[in-house]
Amino acid sequence: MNKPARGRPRSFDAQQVLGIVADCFRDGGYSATSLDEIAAATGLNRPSLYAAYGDKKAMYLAALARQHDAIAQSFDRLDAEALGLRDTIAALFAWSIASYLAGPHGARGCLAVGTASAEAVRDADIRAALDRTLALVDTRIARWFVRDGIADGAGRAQLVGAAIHSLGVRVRAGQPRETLEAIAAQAIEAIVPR
Amino acid sequence: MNKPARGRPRSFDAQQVLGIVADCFRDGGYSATSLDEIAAATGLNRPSLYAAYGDKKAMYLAALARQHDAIAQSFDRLDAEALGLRDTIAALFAWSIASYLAGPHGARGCLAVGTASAEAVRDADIRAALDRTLALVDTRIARWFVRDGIADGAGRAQLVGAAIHSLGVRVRAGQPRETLEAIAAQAIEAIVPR
DNA sequence: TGTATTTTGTATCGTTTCGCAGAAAACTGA
DNA sequence: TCAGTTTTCTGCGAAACGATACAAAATACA
Repeated sequence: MNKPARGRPRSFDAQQVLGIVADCFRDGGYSATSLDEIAAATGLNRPSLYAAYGDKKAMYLAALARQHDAIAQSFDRLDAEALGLRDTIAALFAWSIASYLAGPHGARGCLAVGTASAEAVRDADIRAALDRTLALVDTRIARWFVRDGIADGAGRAQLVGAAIHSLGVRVRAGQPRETLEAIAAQAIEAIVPR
Repeated sequence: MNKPARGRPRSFDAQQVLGIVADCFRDGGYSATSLDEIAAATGLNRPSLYAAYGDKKAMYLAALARQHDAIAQSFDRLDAEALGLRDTIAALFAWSIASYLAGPHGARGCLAVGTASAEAVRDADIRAALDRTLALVDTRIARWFVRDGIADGAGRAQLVGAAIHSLGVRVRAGQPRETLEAIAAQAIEAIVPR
């Protein structure tokens, strides 16, 4: 599987460290997060970071890609649980809120919605990565509505996605868990047919 | 009204220039927008900007406050039109989409949702300003539902607000006008009782 | 044991950034 | 015309930032 590696072995796991990098960017956003900060948080030196991921933007894009994959895996898990439509979407909201409130430094929301939005206008690569993740969420939710034969599943899925985007923004504005949970419950009531 | 002013008069209108400043921040976000950029866009020198608004963060907070006031005025206008509930909310969406797509450099979305989110976690002042604007939108929309005696007006208003937040994010991800309009129409259908 | 290869740590380079000092300019009032 | 006041402009400085060069360290292979 993995070749024994030729020279001096890495002292860290690149995937695990990428999680720390993502948390740094999630805290401060792309521009306001310095490599010194990332180096301090990961315990690595900058040359090690550069060797592992490339420059700062490549690190950020890698963090976005990592989040994208994590979201896809969460959808896979939800699919595997094979709950009813309402329960599935309730579980999606519960997972979203839990992950938005989790992390080493408290409530931080969503890396893509919360930080990529700010850079997306000027940077085409970040914009594409953001849109790709938004589309992933829309289409995976839409499958559930379509599977149940509900009219305009794609449109309803976009509304569920919209509620999730809003949760990501509201968390960063400091709104409390109860507010988020109430919005999720309201969204299910309004969007998902009984 | 205005005293004749004592010394050398300002060569610019502070409110008008603040609009240009806001557009700069809306493009690049807070951290990634330099004062040199703002100086170039406004045609002013940095010392003039500092004298008029204070430091960079004060400029940004002033831009957020300006947007806050503009939003409040738009709600006032919508109130004055005294349309029915559905038409009022449709007009709110139409105004939101129009302003998100407008501007000197094309589609840029919402200053607060699109750029303040990124800084809100680290900066308590920006976080407070963001939450204040989110709350303004929620409460002004809620009034309409309550006025019509609709059950759980505050909750429904938060869903309308959520749809607007999502439009602000999607614009910055590059999604086209048709998508935004379709989401707005779907939101009205799902959230506003007939 | 020795050579090739890769990572690590130190130290630094050049650029960009924010913010300000100080002199010149423009205006009011006497 | 002249003194007082505020703005504008040129230039600067200190700090932070991204990125890299180079030597030491650690491993595989022969």
